[in-house]
Amino acid sequence: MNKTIQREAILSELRKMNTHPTADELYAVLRQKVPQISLGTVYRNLDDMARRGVIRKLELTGRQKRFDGEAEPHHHLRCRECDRVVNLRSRLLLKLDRIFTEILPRIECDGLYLEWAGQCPACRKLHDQKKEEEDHGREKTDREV
Amino acid sequence: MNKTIQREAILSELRKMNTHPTADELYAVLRQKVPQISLGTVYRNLDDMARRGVIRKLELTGRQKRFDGEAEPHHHLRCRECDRVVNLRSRLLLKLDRIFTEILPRIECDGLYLEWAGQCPACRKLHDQKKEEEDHGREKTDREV
DNA sequence: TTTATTGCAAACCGTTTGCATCCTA
DNA sequence: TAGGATGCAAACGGTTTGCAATAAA
Repeated sequence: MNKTIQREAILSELRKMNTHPTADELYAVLRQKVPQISLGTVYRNLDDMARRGVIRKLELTGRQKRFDGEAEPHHHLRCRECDRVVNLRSRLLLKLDRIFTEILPRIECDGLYLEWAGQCPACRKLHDQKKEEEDHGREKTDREV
Repeated sequence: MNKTIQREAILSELRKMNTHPTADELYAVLRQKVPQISLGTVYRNLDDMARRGVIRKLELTGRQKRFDGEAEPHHHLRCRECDRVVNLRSRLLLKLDRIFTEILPRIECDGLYLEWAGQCPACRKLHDQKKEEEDHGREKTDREV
């Protein structure tokens, strides 16, 4: 595994993004830094790095695979509206992970793939705004978050 | 949604199978009963029925989608060796489902996709046999399950 | 007779691959 | 200078779609 400009750019750009990009989204960004890079190279390197555990390939719901520069396991939410994937962090989920660790051997499994479903913060905000506009007749109220 | 021979055959054949077939696996079986059926029809109907909640589309790991005649949620194990998907039932998993129900609203999610990973019973058996053959020099022992 | 559904084949789209060229060690 | 990595373009495989023909209500 030689050191190449392409390989380094792929990893560093992916690490800068927190959007869990698809291969072609990452490719679009990369072309601005390494114009001659090809999509094949992006795919080859992403696969390699995922196999080595340097990055993570998210292959759950949806037609396109998504890639995550953060290799340590953590939870993801897929937005039902815009299909974006965002990270989820919560004490509840840490607790859940402990339960998984306990259950896995007892049901003779060695791993699991899990994806949460719902609304991402951006879509939630949009939705809330829209609702507020619809309520324009009534008096405006502050909203708790 | 008219009643057609194709639609009925698709549902009834899927319900007979416990293998969570891919569209083309189901298509192969269907052609023996309804020779003129086309793959497009199979896809269209599977999608329809999944959207109506009559069956379930499993869209997690793996390139091909798999379909499940049983619509009620239950747990699946994907075999790391043969890629088969088998059902998992266990009191532990019922307990886990209760935890999910409790957690979901608290992390503002409305659903989840979960797939367990491991070895299916068939591959495990094969593996055990192979191991036993390798141990042919030693005395044979009964094995607990 | 109107509308839904089918079969067929082509299109689609994300991903993989073969190969000649180029680069890195 | 040998082996690995790249760019390009074609192939691949699963799925979707347009359309004319057919079947159901």
